[in-house]
Amino acid sequence: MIRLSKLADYAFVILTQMVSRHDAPWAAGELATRTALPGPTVAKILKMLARGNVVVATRGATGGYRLKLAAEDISVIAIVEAVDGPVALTACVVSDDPDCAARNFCPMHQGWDKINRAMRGALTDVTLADLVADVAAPLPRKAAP
Amino acid sequence: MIRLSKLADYAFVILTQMVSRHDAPWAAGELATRTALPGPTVAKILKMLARGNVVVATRGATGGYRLKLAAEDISVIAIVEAVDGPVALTACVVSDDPDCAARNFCPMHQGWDKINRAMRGALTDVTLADLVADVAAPLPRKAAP
DNA sequence: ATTAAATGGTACCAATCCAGTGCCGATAGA
DNA sequence: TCTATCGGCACTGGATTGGTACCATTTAAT
Repeated sequence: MIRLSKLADYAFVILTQMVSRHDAPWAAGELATRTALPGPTVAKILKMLARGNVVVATRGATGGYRLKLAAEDISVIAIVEAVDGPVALTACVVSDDPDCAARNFCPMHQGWDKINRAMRGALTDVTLADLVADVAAPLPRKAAP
Repeated sequence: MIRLSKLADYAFVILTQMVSRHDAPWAAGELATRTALPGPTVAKILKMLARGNVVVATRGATGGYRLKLAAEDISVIAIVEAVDGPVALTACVVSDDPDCAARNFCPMHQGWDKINRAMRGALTDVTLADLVADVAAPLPRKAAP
């Protein structure tokens, strides 16, 4: 299974919570309580999201974190890249890794580029708002029990 | 970085080698020598590919592995799924995981489904032949030094 | 000015996951 | 019958990552 890291998973839980209030910043501890996630871990993720320009931080007392943009303007790829780093299925495509030339059969870049582009495109098209909307509206998967 | 496992990476190296001969099966040891990969690891990967119906095995002396289909009929997703399991960015989308219902904010399936579909589509569109072609033709990335 | 509450950064520990190996049984040709 | 090959486990070592702790910095309130 190709999956997101746990931290990225948590990031979506945290951000989904943050969407529910805009007027005041969220303290890390507050979000930890609301999401039932470990406090230090939440703090760590928020730091990553701040570095990735997904949220903005206000320091000092009464400070905290706020979404930098509206939920519909935050793409999933921005979130994933902030936490997990560049999105690509192969390492050598990202930058001009000098090691790459040494690896056997590595010049398969073209095909992988196509794959990576499609993947990035998919992550770019979906926004945080899309995910939150699904949470708000109960799923039509099955009739409610 | 979201990346393929090493084993999946190796699988492409091995399969690329296999494309170069069709008349006789490849013994696992032979492929290990040609690819300069550890023998037992190559054997392990070939077993996975056989279980995933990417290659067919012939047992007994003079046996070995053959591609099940022509290179242009083997999609990248078949290879990746044989080695790494189902392709999806989130665990709970794959099957009806009972744990899923318990996780906070998990019902974000719809948005993730869109992402997962796009990802699977990209992997389905590219074939082993596409990757091999890139190996055969030198890259036009830079003028040869 | 001082204190309290919050983020920023770094370093460190622990646990999980995965690559890699080895073994034994099954199969098929010589 | 013997040998070479695949099939399926189970086991181990190491790398990655999740999680924690600590201290510096910033800012509002007292």
